[in-house]
Amino acid sequence: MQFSPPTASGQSVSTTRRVYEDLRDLILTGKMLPGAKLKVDTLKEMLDTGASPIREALSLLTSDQLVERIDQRGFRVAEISATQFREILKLRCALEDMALRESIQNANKDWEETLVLAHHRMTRTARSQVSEFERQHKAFHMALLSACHSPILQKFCDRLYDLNIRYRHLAGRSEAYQARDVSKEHADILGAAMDRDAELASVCLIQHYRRTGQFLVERLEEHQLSASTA
Amino acid sequence: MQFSPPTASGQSVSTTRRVYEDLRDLILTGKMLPGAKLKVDTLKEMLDTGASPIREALSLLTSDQLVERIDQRGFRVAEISATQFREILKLRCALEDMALRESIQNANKDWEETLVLAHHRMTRTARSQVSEFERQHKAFHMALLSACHSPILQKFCDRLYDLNIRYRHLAGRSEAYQARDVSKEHADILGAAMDRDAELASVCLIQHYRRTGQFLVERLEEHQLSASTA
DNA sequence: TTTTCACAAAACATCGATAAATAAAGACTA
DNA sequence: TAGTCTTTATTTATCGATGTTTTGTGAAAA
Repeated sequence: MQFSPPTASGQSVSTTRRVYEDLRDLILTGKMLPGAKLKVDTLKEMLDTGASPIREALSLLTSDQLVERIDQRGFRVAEISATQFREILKLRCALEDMALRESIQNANKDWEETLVLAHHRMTRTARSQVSEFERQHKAFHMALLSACHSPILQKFCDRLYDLNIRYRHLAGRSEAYQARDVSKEHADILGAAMDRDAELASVCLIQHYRRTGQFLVERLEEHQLSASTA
Repeated sequence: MQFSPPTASGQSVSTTRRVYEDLRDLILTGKMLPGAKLKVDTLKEMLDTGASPIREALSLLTSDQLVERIDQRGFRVAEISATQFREILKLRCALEDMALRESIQNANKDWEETLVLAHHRMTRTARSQVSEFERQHKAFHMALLSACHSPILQKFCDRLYDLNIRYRHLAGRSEAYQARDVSKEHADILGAAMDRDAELASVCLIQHYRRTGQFLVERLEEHQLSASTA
């Protein structure tokens, strides 16, 4: 396997960072199932590196709630549950609502431009280019919150976004999801934000999340997605 | 220096955990100043261990926002600012309000008992026993939120609590702080929570935080507390 | 057949050493 | 004297190896 090519900027990145990003990607996209054992030796081989960067990366992922560590018993991919998914959804609605309103309150030209650009890039990326689209999608959602002047809150939202996307990947693509006019939902959020209509923007955003959440809860409750039960 | 004696339960804890806790304590109590360089070699000697546990612990602290890491340039104690303090205060009020209301909504006998016990222990610990009192104080505040059925939210509150306590330590003990009847404030919060009066409990709690915050902002704005400027 | 124990294999946590990178010190030039 | 280049010294990041703990396996006893 070959991961993370050297960054375009040419700067050599630390192995730890590379490993962290690769592992996070594997977990978020569901390539590593919940509950799966993360053996240091296996990962060493897979990512072609020593034990130290692996363990450091796993420690970071632990704080992201993507990996669970049990003293003297190693690391495993964090478990999932319908209960946790509902918790994430609820928190996302509460925190992003807060951040979005503040963002709109502090709105300025720079923010508008960043936002329009992020939206444009997302719409220009084909849905078939899954990982690239996901990147742009996240960038758009984070751009919405970027003017809220609260780095910690943004960080919390970023975390929750990642936790959520993991569930989305694990649940698999649903036809119902495709049927929805997600593009219009995004456009509506953008429109409301540009109009500085905090109320409307918040409603649109939360609707957007709730709709997606709807399907996922249903799918999660029927399927049992875990490496420990497999 | 001697830290973290073997736990009472006799179980040997991993070095990483011990180091993590010791370092966190040093940072939270202000014994390590913001901006201070965290050299692995120095810490190795100080904590009497190898590089791996140190680096893993520092990685964990990075995710807690207590340590900053710069690729290829090591770790340093996270900087502080009056701006960040205000952000923390604001977030704490918002998130704990949310958690407390949910906690009260789910209130049951178990929770009541935990809460009364935590409060009792806190009042029975002399203010002179600083570190023990701090432990009980945190336990009481976390107990208030413990019935909210949202582990992630609780974790966020826990983080913010720690970030906040760091500012409290760095600002030093203020006479004005002592003058306030903090015990009464705690008792009021407890009372309202026991009465299942979410509205009142929330008001009391937020008042409690805002009052403490008031002094700290003032002190922070006059003093410049950082190792990099010293 | 099930349980318990002892042993073997695997995996974890940690150490000591080394290569790569950064920062500091000194020498040279303008 | 200030600025830049080169050399030296720290410091970081990473590897490979080792002692310990946990887990898995199979034989003996119930």
